[in-house]
Amino acid sequence: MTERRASIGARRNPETEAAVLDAAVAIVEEKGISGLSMEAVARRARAGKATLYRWWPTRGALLMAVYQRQKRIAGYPDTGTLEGDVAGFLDTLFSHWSRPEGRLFRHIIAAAQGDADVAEALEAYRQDRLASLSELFERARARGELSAAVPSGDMARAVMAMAWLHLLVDRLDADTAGMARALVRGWTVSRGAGEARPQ
Amino acid sequence: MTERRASIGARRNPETEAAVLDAAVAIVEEKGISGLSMEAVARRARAGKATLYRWWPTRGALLMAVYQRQKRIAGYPDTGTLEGDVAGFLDTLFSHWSRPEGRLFRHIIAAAQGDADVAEALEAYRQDRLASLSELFERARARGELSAAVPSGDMARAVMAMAWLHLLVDRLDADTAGMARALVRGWTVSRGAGEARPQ
Amino acid sequence: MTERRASIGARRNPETEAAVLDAAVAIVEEKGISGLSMEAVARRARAGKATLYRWWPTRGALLMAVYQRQKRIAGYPDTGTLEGDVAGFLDTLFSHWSRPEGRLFRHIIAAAQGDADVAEALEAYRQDRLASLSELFERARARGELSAAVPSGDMARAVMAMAWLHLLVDRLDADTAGMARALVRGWTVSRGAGEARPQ
Amino acid sequence: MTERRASIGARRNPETEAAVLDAAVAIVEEKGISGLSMEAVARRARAGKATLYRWWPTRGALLMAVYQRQKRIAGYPDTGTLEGDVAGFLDTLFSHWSRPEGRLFRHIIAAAQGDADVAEALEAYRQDRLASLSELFERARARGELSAAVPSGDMARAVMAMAWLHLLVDRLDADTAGMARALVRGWTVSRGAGEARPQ
DNA sequence: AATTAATCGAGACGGTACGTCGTGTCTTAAA
DNA sequence: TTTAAGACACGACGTACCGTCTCGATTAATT
Repeated sequence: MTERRASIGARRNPETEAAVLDAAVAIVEEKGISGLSMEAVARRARAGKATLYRWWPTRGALLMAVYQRQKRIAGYPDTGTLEGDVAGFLDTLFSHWSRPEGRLFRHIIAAAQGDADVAEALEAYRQDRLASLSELFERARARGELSAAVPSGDMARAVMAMAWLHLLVDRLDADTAGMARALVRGWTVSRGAGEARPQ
Repeated sequence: MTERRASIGARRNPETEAAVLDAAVAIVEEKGISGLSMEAVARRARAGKATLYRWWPTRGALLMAVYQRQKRIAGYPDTGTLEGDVAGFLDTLFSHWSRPEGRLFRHIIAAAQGDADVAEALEAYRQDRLASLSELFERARARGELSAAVPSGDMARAVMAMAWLHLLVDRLDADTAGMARALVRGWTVSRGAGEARPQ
Repeated sequence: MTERRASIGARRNPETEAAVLDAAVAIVEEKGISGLSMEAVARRARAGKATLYRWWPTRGALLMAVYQRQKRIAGYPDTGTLEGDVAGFLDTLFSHWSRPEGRLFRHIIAAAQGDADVAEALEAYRQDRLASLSELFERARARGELSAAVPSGDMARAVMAMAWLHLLVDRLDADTAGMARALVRGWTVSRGAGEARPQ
Repeated sequence: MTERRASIGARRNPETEAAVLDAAVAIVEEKGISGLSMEAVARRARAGKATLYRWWPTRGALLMAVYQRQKRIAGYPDTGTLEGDVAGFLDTLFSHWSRPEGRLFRHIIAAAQGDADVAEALEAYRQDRLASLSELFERARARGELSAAVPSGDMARAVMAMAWLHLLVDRLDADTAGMARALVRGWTVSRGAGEARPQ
C-alpha cells in the first residue's frame, strides 16, 4: 500500500495525494476520528509532514478532501409522489452516511463548529446539496402535487434539517417513511387531511 | 474569582466548582472554544488539574456542566396559534443560543460526535427538551387547531431539527417566522391552503 | 492484614505504626523502591496520609524506620584469625543485605544523597556500625595478630567501604574471602608476605 | 545561553545538546539536585520536553551526560612511591568531586540504585576508571615496590571503595594521606612494618 | 547538457496539552 | 487528641501532536 514515492519534479505527485487520502480513511476506520492526526496520516502514508501541510493546511481541509473525493450521489429516486421521493432521498442519504466514508460527514460538521475554513467549505457544499434537493420539490410542484404555500427552499431546508439531526444524534436507523410523512403531509394538496390516524 | 481555596475536608468544595465553571465561561468568551483546554481552565481557576478531572472527566463533561448551570428557559410564549407559538419558541431559543453561555451548545453537539459520554449526556438533555417542546403541540391539539395526522413527537422533532441546523451553520439570524410557517402550515387544519403565495 | 483501626485516644496507635511499616516493606518487595510513595503506603496500610506525615515526615524517615525495626545483627563470628573474621563479617553483612528488608539499605544511602535528614540518620547509624566493626580489629590487636601500624578505625573504614561499594554496584555475590585477603594481608604480622601468588 | 534554536533538519542539533547540558549544570548549581527535573531543564534550556526525552530518556541519562561532558582527568601524579601515588590520586579525585560538575557523581550513584539504565552506564564508567587506577599499581609492581600477594584489581577496588565511601557520606575533606597509608602500608614490601605508631 | 526550482520522505525542533501521580496541607466526623 | 478518609493546589511525569524548519534526493522544465 505504501511503496516508496519520491518527487516527480516540480509538481504535485498524485500518488502521494492518493496515499494520503487512503491513509486518512484507513485511520478513521481503525481508530476513529480521534486517531486522525496529521502526524498519524503522514506516518501511515509514508509522507513527509511538510507535504501534508503544503496541500491540506488543516485537519478540516483534509477531512473535506476525503469526503469530497467520493463521487456525488448521482440522483434521487423518482417515485411519482413527493412523500415517496422524500422518503427515498432520506433512505439514500442515510445509507450513504452509514458507509465508511460517509461516516466522516458528522465529523466535518463538528469540525466546522470551531474552524472557519471548514465552515466555509461545508456551507458551500450544503448550498449545493440544498439546490439539488430543491429540484425534488420543483418536480412535485410541476406535477401540481404541491399546495404552493411554502417555498421549495424552505421545504428542502426542513428535510435537510431532519436528516442532519438524525445524523448528529446517531439515529440513522430511524423511520424515514415516518419522517417523510410528518414533513410532507401538510405541504401537499389535501387528500386525506381528514382521515388522519391520531397517535 | 481566583482567591486561594483549599480542601474543606473529604468532600467537594462548591467554591471550587463555581470557580472552575466561571473560568470556563470566561475563557470561551475571551479566546473562543479552541482556547478551552482543561489545562487553561485549571490555570485560570487556580485549580489543580486533578480536581478538574475528578469532577469533569472530559472536556465535554465540563462543557455540559457549564451549559446546564444556567437555569432552564422557563417557558415558551403562548400566542394562541401554533404558528405563533413555534415562531416564539424559535425566537426564544435563537436569542438564548446567541448569548455567551448559549454559544456553547453548538460545541457540545460537536464534542458529542467524537465522545460517547458527551453524546449520552446530550441525548438525555435533548429528550428532555423534546418533551417540553411537544407540550406546545399538545396545547394546539387541545385547541382543535391540529389536523391529527402527525404525531406531536414528529412535529417537535422537525422543529428541533430546523433549530439545530440553523445553529450549526451559524444562521441564528434567519427568519424564524418563515420557518414556523413552512413547518406548521401543513399540520394545521386548512384555513387558507389555497391562498398560498407561490415563489 | 488491614482491619479497621481507629484512634486509641490521644496517643500513638502502635497497630497503625506496624501496619505502615509492614505496608512499606510489602510495597518495596512488590513494586521496588520507586513504588514506595507516601500515598501508596497510606493506601495499602489503610492509614490517613496525615497520620503518616505526623510520624514519618519524609520518605527517608520512613525508610530508616523500616530498616531499623529489624533487630541488629547480634554479633560477628570469631574465627580466631582476622582474615577469617573479616570474611565472616562480609558474608554476614552481604547475606543480610540480600534479604528483603536488607535490600532497603542501598536506597537509604541513595536517599541520603539528597536529603539531609536521612544523611544525618544514616551517619549516626554508620558510626555505630563502625564502632562495632572496630572491635573486631581490637580483638586481633589483643591477640598480637596485628602489626600496629594502622589505626583500627582506618581498617574498619576500609572494610566498610569495600562492603558499601559492592552493595552499591550490585555485586553482593562477589568473593568475600578474596576481599578479606586483599585488605587484611598487609595489616597482619608478616607470615607469608614472600609466598605471594601473583595474579 | 537561550537564543532561539530550531531544527537543522532530520538530525541532532548540537546547539540544543549544549543548551540542555548547560541548563542542567546551572540548575544543579542554583537549586541543588532536587531542582533538577526534566521539566525544569527543558524550561531553562528553552527546549521541548520531547527533545529532552529523545536524547536523554531518563534523568539519570542526563546526569551521566553532564558528568561525562567534562574531559577526563588527564592522569594521576607519579610521586615515585605507591603511597604517594594513592594519596595523590585521592586528592585529585576529591577535589574533582568538590567542583560543581563533580558534585553530580554522588547523585549518579544514587540514581543508579533505582534505575537499571543508569546502573549500567555507571558500571561501564566504573570499570573504565578501575582499569585506569590499576595502572598505578602495575607501575609500583614494576618498580618492585609491591609484595605481589594481592592482585592489582583488588587493590584498585579497595582504593575506589574508600573514595566512594567518603563521597557518599560527605567527607571529602578527610585525610587522604591517612587513607593511603592505611591501605597501602600492607601491600608494600615491609620497610618499616615494625616501627608503626600504635593508636 | 547543465542549471534551476519545486517536490518528495524524513525527522528534529520549540511548544502546548494531555491525563496520571505524588506531594504536603487541610477539614471532617468518629472514636 | 488521634484516627481514616479524601479533597485541595501544585507541579512533574512521559507521551502525542502541533506547525515549522532543514536536509539530501529526485525529477521536470528552463536555459
